[in-house]
Amino acid sequence: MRISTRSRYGMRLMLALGINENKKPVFLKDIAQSEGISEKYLSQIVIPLKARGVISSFRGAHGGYLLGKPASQIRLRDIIEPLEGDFCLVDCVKSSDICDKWEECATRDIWNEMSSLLLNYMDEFTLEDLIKKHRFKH
Amino acid sequence: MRISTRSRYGMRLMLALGINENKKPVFLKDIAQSEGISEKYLSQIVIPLKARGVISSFRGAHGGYLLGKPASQIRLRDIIEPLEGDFCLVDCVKSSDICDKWEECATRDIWNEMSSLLLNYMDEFTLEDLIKKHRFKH
DNA sequence: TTATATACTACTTAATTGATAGATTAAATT
DNA sequence: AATTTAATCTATCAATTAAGTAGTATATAA
Repeated sequence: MRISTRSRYGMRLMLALGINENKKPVFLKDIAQSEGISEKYLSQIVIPLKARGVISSFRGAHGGYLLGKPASQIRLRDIIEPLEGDFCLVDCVKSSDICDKWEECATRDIWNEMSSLLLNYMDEFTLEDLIKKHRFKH
Repeated sequence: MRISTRSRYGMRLMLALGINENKKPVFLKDIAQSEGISEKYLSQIVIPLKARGVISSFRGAHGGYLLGKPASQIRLRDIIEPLEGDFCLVDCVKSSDICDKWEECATRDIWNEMSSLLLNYMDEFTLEDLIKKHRFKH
């Protein structure tokens, strides 16, 4: 069970935008190059993040990307969820129509609790925390 | 990011073996039928669980399967890990040769911590706990 | 109006998932 | 000893998903 590269690249992208001291928008080309990621692939990843509001963009010459809101208001969940699709370990956590043993199933509780562990973490941890972690390492 | 059906089926299989009051081995056929899972598919899932020691088997007529050890000594990790492969959200959590920014990468810490949350849960929670949960519901 | 960079759409390739099918082996029963 | 039973082994397959490419359209600054 692995996180998709979309989420991993997306996280690195958001960190790159977050540590951008400049108020000038950053070119995707530059992030792609410095992170060693395909620019075309990154340009697809950006879309759902923009839809979620954590990224804002500017088209045309001198365009680029900025954080859509302060890093302290961006939860990891806001980054991972749009890229990973709705985040739960099994489908029956979300809807009960899939399985006729939904009510009585003890194993569902397990997957449910494990999903919650991750969701809680992603809700509490913000991009600002990630940036601090990064600065501490550098 | 979903748990594979292998793990889900494996968990239900282990619970079925766990609530088997009889000391007689259980036929895979019967579990497959009552759980609505392909017997052939289940027979593949059983192999890595047996290798891990959480299942013991008996061939031939009146054969079948039993728990390999007391349910209290079977951690969820012993069920999920053999079926899911080594359990971590990104490869760079395990080995550092994949990425040349291993040391300095702050995002890796995120995936690392999320992986640990799940592993800790799976280490603490046992099949016995799952069985209790099941009995409570029935 | 030209250069630049984002936005959109379609396609491709490889890997993984979730099975199915059939032959083989071991043990108990007849 | 022959037969039945059920686990074990090996191979294959179809569908889906993941990961990435390619090309066009659009908006904006100079």
